[in-house]
Amino acid sequence: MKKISIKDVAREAQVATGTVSRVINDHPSVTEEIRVRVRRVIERLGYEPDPLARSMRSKISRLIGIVIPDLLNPFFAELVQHAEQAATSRGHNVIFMTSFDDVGKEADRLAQLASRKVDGIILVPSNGFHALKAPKGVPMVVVDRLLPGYPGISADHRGGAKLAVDYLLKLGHRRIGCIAGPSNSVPAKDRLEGFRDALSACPEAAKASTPLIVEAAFDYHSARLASTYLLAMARDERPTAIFTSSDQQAIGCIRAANDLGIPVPAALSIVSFDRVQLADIVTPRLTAVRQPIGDIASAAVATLLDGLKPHAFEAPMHFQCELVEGESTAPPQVPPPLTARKDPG
Amino acid sequence: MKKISIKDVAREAQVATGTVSRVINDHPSVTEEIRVRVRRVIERLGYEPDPLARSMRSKISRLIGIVIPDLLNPFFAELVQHAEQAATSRGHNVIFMTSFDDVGKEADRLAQLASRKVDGIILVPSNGFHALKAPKGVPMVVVDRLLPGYPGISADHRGGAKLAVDYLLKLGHRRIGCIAGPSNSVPAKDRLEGFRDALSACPEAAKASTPLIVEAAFDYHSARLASTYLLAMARDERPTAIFTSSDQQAIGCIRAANDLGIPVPAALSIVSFDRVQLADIVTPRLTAVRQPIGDIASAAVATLLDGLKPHAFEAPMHFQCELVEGESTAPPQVPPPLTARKDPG
DNA sequence: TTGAAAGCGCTAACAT
DNA sequence: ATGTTAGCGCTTTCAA
Repeated sequence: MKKISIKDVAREAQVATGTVSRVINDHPSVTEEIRVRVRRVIERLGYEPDPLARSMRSKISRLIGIVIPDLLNPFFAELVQHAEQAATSRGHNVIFMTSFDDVGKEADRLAQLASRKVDGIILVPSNGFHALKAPKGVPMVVVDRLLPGYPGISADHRGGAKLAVDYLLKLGHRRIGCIAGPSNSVPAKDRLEGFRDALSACPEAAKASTPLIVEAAFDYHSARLASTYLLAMARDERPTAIFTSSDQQAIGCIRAANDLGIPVPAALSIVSFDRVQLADIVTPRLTAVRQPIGDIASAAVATLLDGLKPHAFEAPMHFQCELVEGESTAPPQVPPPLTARKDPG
Repeated sequence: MKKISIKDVAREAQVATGTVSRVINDHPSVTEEIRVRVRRVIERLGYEPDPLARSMRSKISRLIGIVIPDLLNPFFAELVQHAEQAATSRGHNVIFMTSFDDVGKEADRLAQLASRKVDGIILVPSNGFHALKAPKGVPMVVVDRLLPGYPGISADHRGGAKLAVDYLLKLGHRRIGCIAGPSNSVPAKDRLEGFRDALSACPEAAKASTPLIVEAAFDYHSARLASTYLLAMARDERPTAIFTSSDQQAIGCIRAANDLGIPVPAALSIVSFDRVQLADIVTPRLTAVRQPIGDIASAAVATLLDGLKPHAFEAPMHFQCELVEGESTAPPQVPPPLTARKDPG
């Protein structure tokens, strides 16, 4: 049994192939009568248009590409999942690619997508400041790690971080540490800005906290190390709370505290950024700032498929974050008496 | 500037388009001289063959599809990542789709992939026993949750589970609980078999442990509930160790133990299945049986692209698992004196 | 409104 | 070994 084509339909329905094509594409200029007749034949024959042939002619592939650094990062996994949903609901499929945070691989992937004539590309760029050469002729939207010169969509990292630190201040914390993300990462820098924004409203906290900022990669191990450094300080110097730039960092931070015998949240509060699923299953559950990943993904897909013009992107699109309370935060402990007391480490 | 096509190359190189095509496809019957000349022109013009036109003629799309139930499950995320790597290294791209464990969506996705003429499909089927209607004409390999009648690739769930329980037995545990996966899941059933296999070598343990098998979904919350049930038993009845069917379950189990004041691993050892990245960042780090996800993904891609014939699959392909020691296991506590002792709960 | 026909860019069969 | 040419299945002018 051979694959049935538009010709078979045309023959059976006694019309020209062009007419069948018009019916398929809901072209307005087709009589109701003919439309029905053709539809019936399509139904009867079980005809399905060939996407390949279609896009070859029409230059529309109903395919979008998504390139991320690493799917093992749960934040990106959620992003991809949501993007796929959004694309599917609009009749598109998703080509998924990983750049492993490598500029060369990234460029290669983008070129591949361009040659496949995808209708749009969602890119989470690899870290570092590189001259991104976007394939021309394909709409592209940059997500999360914004890049100057390209339409960008991300959470309001700065505002979100401020939210987190405001919360700690409200609880009464004044010595607040910060595990900042890598300095070559745009979101990391934005979150650090937010951290500073919050402190600027409280000179006392600002003074005490500014020396407590350390840089680490976004992962568990770097953060664990960095936290150990912060927490090894004398009790009256070390932070009573820490803001981390990712959930995974927070988990590393908790581990460091555990290992030093510092109870969380009793003696150390932690607020993190992202609030992926992970945050809800660790002990203690993380108090964290949630990025609206679903909204970001939908907006990215919509931008691509609705063909918004670049001029609409003089400023990147930012989505607000939201603080989700978990079990990793509490008011600061009252200072212990200076007499004997179990001292960790 | 117009897109350059094979014709432009042919003209510039003073050859026929057919010859250019042969050069592109490394067809043997081309003189070295002409090959070089054509290559040079291709280089100079920056010509790139159009994948669409190519696959339209050749019926080869250099695209493979992967359909999984849920990307938020880190096991599937790792699988997708590895599959993408394997496919890319062989010159293919990956269309990614989610079925959300819904049979209808799954069928729909498979049909879409078929109509896109992908060169192969990797499917992790949704749970439950449904008559899977695979699109014909497209090679498909079923991964992880094997399905009768289709070429299948998975870890040796049964052997892996046995590994886990053998380890617990060797540590001296005799009352070993089991958080089994959902009974409509093939891997869950296999792992439960492996659990029983291990016990069958030790009648004492078998007798004590058989009543300690409970069923739960693969996720954190279900397992937390199920574990609470197991751990609420009297101290001399409750398990001294638990085997869980996933890492997420293990984390739920640890949480349940924590909440009941049962220290892990001092009073309760836990071994889990999967050993995704997650297992290494929770406290305590999980002792777990690692599935060789990379091998599974590579094998799946290879099977598809090397066009192995179905008869090679009378039996599914199984990969062995490996036990990775973490911090969640220890020998059983010596039984406490029957006199007063802090009793949790 | 509909039909006829020219391609989209490439590969493969056939011819030389 | 290379050239020629007929499509792949569809969309889209251009006519009617």
